[in-house]
Amino acid sequence: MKILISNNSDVPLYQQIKDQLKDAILRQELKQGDMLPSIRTFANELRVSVLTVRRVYDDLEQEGFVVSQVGIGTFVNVGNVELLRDSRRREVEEKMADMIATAKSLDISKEELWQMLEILFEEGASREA
Amino acid sequence: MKILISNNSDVPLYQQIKDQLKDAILRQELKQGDMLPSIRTFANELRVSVLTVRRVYDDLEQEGFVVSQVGIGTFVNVGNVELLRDSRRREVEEKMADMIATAKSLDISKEELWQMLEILFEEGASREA
Amino acid sequence: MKILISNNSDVPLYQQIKDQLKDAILRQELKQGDMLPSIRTFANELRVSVLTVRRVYDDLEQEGFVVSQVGIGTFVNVGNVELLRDSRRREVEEKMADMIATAKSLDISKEELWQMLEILFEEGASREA
Amino acid sequence: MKILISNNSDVPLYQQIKDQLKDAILRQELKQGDMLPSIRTFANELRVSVLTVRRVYDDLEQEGFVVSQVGIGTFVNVGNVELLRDSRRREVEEKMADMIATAKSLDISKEELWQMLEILFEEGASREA
DNA sequence: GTGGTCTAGACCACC
DNA sequence: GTGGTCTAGACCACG
Repeated sequence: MKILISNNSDVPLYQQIKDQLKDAILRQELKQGDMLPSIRTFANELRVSVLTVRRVYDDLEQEGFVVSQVGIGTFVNVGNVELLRDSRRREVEEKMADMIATAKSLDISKEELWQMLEILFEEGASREA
Repeated sequence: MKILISNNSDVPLYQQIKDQLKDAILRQELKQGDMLPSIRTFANELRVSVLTVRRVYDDLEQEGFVVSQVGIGTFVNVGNVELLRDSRRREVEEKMADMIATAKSLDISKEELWQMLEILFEEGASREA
Repeated sequence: MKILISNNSDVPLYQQIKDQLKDAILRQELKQGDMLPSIRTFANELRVSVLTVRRVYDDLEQEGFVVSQVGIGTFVNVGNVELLRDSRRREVEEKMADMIATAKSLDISKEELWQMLEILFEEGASREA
Repeated sequence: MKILISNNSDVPLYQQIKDQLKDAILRQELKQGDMLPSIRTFANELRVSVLTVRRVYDDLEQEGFVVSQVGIGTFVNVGNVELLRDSRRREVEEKMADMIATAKSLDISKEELWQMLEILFEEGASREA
């Protein structure tokens, strides 16, 4: 489980961590019952305040992806992973719509967007490979 | 020149105004030498603090899209409109890449994205019509 | 008598005009008793508001370089031209001191300044020639 | 880090502060990664509005000499210190040229300027000592 | 009338 | 604690 965070990003630290943990659950990299690192351990690894990690765990618990047991640890709970999948899909649609709006204000045609999509999709694939 | 702003948005007021003014310049709705409303007038129209409008004008001047002259007014300067166009194009590419990254983590195929692009592009078109 | 003004300068219009008139008096281009253009004529020539020219004439009269006679015109009065010469000399000294302060914060040596002075002095000479 | 400001100067407070911070960076008095005082602390020290300090930090960030991180602080970033050095050198040249222009209109000779330079340079030195 | 600077408060999200 | 945004006033120099 690798988490990459950036202090220079405009997205909050806790948000970056949350997103990557959710992704890991979606990708089945974290499975039902897996134990997450302790707050202090995780904070040390990520070079981040314990308050930040606590907030991540609290949020994830409140959203139902994790269960904390005092004195024992924090465990993955894939209960409503389908809800997550849906919400992430809506997220993609929103980003697409936002991008299209910006593109239209520049008179970029649908065809140009197709090309761009083609190129960037393959690029990402090779970069990940 | 219509500016629409929302107090409930998470994007700052001054940012909303700035973006719409830049768009207007890009769309040639505002042309070289056009005078913008005075700070006070604009603040009144938008129901916003003068300081917020001032910040918009300061930023735009700093970015070179506007020239302010004390005692006279603030005027459009289309000097580096090409730079703006380029930066906005890069913005579209970034949004596209970001969306693709999210899509991939959900195993959404390129074909699905094509469909989504098709639908959302036309939807936006009819909404604007 | 040529007056050159720039709207983009950060020095006020009325100041630019005043300075150039004072220079003309110092250089004897304007002599005792010479009549200045009427406010309206001058404002037209310079493409400037009559208020701006009025302010220039008022200031110059208050400083004693000019005498206005209602209904007749405004006339040069070289009375205290020596005072002017002194004040301008002090101005040179202030500019020199200011420049030296900036230079020192950059560790520019006296020798470098000598060279710079040499070059810029001759440059200006040839440009004027 | 001592900052001296004057309310009676015709140069804006925020400009005075900005200039002195830039100088401190140039002189290596402020080094890469150093944390600047928090906005509120600094405003208190200087007996100035928080908005004035904020403007200073905003400008410096925009010019690349500083990086602000919400919830953490504002840090020195010596990235383009060379650009700064160059721009300051050009500033010296401009001041020198401006001074020479004024001097010439008074028929002050190059030799006189040499003398003046000599005197004022040493004067400043002893004043600083 | 215009823009430029400044003050003294406030609320928010983040760490 | 930090910086980011915003308000509702004010005074000034310039045209």
